[in-house]
Amino acid sequence: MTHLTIKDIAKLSGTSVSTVSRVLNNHPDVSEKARAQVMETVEQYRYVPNNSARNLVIRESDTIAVVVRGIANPFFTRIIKTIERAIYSEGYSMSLHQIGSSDDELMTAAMVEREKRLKGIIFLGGRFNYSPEDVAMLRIPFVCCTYSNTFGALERDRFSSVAIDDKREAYRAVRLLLERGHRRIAALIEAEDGDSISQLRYEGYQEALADAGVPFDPELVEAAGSFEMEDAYSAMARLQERTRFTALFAISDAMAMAAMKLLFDRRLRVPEDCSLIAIDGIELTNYCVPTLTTLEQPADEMALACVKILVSLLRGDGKNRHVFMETRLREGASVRSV
Amino acid sequence: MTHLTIKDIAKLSGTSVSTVSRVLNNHPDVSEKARAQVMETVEQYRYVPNNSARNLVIRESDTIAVVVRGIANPFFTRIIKTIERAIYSEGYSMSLHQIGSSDDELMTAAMVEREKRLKGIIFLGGRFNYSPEDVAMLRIPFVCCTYSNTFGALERDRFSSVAIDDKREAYRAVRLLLERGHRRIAALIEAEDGDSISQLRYEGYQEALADAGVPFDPELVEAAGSFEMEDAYSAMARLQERTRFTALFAISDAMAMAAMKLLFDRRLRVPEDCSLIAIDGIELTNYCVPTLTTLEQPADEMALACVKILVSLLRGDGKNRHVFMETRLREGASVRSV
DNA sequence: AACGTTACTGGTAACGTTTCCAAAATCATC
DNA sequence: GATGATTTTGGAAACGTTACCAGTAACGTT
Repeated sequence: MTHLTIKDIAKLSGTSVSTVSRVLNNHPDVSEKARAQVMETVEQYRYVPNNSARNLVIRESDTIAVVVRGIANPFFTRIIKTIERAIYSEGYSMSLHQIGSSDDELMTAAMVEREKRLKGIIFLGGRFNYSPEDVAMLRIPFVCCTYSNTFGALERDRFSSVAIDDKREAYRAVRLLLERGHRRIAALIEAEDGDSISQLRYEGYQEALADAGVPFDPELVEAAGSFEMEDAYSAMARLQERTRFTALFAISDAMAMAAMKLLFDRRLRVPEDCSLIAIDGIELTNYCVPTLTTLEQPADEMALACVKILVSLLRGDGKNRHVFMETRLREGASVRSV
Repeated sequence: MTHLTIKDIAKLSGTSVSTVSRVLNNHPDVSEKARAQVMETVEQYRYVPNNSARNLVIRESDTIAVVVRGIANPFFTRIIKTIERAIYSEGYSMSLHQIGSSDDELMTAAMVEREKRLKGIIFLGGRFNYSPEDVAMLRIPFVCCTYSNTFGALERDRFSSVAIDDKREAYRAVRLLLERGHRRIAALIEAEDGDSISQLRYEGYQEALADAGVPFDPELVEAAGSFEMEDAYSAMARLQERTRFTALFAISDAMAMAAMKLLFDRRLRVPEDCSLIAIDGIELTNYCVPTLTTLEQPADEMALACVKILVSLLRGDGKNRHVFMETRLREGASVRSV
C-alpha cells in the first residue's frame, strides 16, 4: 500500500473515519483520549491527507494563484519569494503563473480558477484595466500588487490592491532632480498606454516639471517596448541620439541600468554627463557602477500586505482595501547637482 | 449554479456522463457526432473539469513541483520561466517551492509530495547529496537541474539530471585567463563544501592551474557565505585586502558582479587592474560596466531538457538520464591580456 | 435471416475526504 | 435510578470525476 487513507488510520487507531477527520481538522467535539489516539497513529505512520479528496468535498482548493507579468523582473522575484513564504505559513498553497506581455491576465486567471477552484489570486505587475463585466468572471477575491487602478473603471470595493502611489513617487523622484538644479530632464518610460504603471509615473514626471515651471518637451520622452532591459537599451539609444539632457528619470531600476549601460557605451559618464534616478530599489542597484539613486519600494512589506489582505478576505473578516506604501529614497552616486 | 459538472454537460448535450468524459479525455471510441455535440456544449458553457475530482480517481495530481534554492538568482528565474511554459504546454501544472539555504530540499519535496500526490519534481540549484535511503522517501521521478551529482552516493539510475560539467567549464574559464597571460589568478567561491557546484568549479580552477604549471596558492581563494551578492562582496573585500592578483575567477556571474563593485569601490579598474571571468551568462552581465566575460549556460535548453526528461519518465517511455550541456563563451570586456 | 464482429454507449462502482444525522455514552439533576 | 441535557461517536451520503463492464446498434458475411 503506497498511500494510507483516512480509513486505515481509523482502523489502526481503533476509531472511526469521522473521528479521524474531526481530529485532523481540529474540531472541538472530540474527546481528549480519541484525539491523542489518532494523533499518535497519524504521526507514527506519517499519514498526510489526500488533498484532492478534501478539495473535492470542500468544493474548492487551498490554492492561491500568483499571476505575474514578467517573472524575470528582479523586483517581482523578491516579492514572489516573500509571498510564497507567507502563503505557506498561512496554510495555503501557491501556484505561480507567468504571463507574457501579450497574454491576458484575466483570461489566464479565469481559466486557472475554473480548473483548480482557486481560493484567491494575487496579480503582480499587470495592468488590470478591466471592466466590471470582465471581472465578473472572477468569482473569488483578488489583490493587485504594484498596481493601484487609480483611475480605472473597476469599482474599488470589488478588489484589493497594494501599491505605491506611482504618480506621487515619480513626482518625488523628478523633483529631486529639479532640486539638484537639473532642467533638461529626460524620461524613459514604457510603451503601454492607458492606465498603466508607466503612465502613472509618467504623469508624475510631467506634473513635477509643471510645478517647477519647466516647460514640457516631448522630445525628452522615449518609450521602450517593454520593461525588459533590451528594449530599454534601444529606447535610450533613440533618446540619446535625438536630444541632449543633464538628467534622466527612468520608470524602473532595470531600465535605468540599461540606460546607464548605453551611456557608458557612448562614452558618457554618470553622473557627470547625465544624472540618473529611478524607482524600485532592487538589490542590483547597489552593485552597478555608479550605484543608482532610487526610490525603494518596500517589497517585503508589500508582499506581506497582499497575503494578509487576501487571507482576511478568505476568512470572511476584512473588506477589500487599497493600501498605499511609501518608498524610501536610497541615494546612490548617480545624481549630481548642477 | 456556480460550477457546471460533467453531469450537466451530459444532460445539455443529450448524452451520457461516460461519453462526455471520453470526449474530454480524447478517447478514440466515440462517434464524430457525439464528439461534436459534446464539444459544442463544452465550448458554449465554458465548462472546465474539476481537477480535484479527476486527480482523486486518477490517484495522483497533474502537478510537477519545482523546488528551488535561491529564487532570487537571476539564472534560476530564467530557467523557471521556461520550465513553467514547458510544463503547462505538456498539460501539467506547476507548483513552485522556494527553500532557504538552511532548509532541506528533500524534506520539503517529500512533504509536498505526500500532500499533493505530485507527479514529479524538478530540483533547481540544490546540493542534493542524499543517501539512497533518504531518497527512497521520494517515490516519484525527479530531475536535478544545474546539479550533476558527479561523485554522489546516489545511484545514477535513480534520478535524472541536467547540468553543465561544472568542473570542466570552470577549467575552461580559468584556462582562458591563463592563455591571456595571467598567473596570479584568484578564485571567489562559495562556502558549501562537499559535493557542491562551488566545489566542482573550484576543482576545475585548481586543475587548470596545475595543468598550466602554476603553483596553487590558498591565499588566492576566498569563500563567500552564500551565492548572494552581499556575501560575495564581503568575501571579495577580504580577498582583496589579503593579497594581489591580476585576474579573478568567480563561480557565478552574480558573485562576479559583486566583486566588480568592490574593485570599483577600491578604485581598481576592470580589466586594467584585475580581469574578471565567471560562469552563468545571466542577462545582466551585458549591462554591467564593463560587460562581463562569462561562460553562458544554455538556460532555456536546460529547462526544456528537464521537462522533457521528466515527462518521458512520467509517460513510461524513457529512462533516467544525465544530460550535460555545453556552455558558450560570451566575451565581454572584463578580461585583458597581460 | 441468422450470425459474428466491431463501434459506440450508458450505468455504476470506485477514488478519499467532509459533514450531516442519528445513536450512544456520559454527565448533571432531581 | 430515572430523566433530560450534553458530549462524543459512527454510519452514510455527498463531492465530480474516470474506468470498467455490459449492453445496444450498425455492419458485413455466409
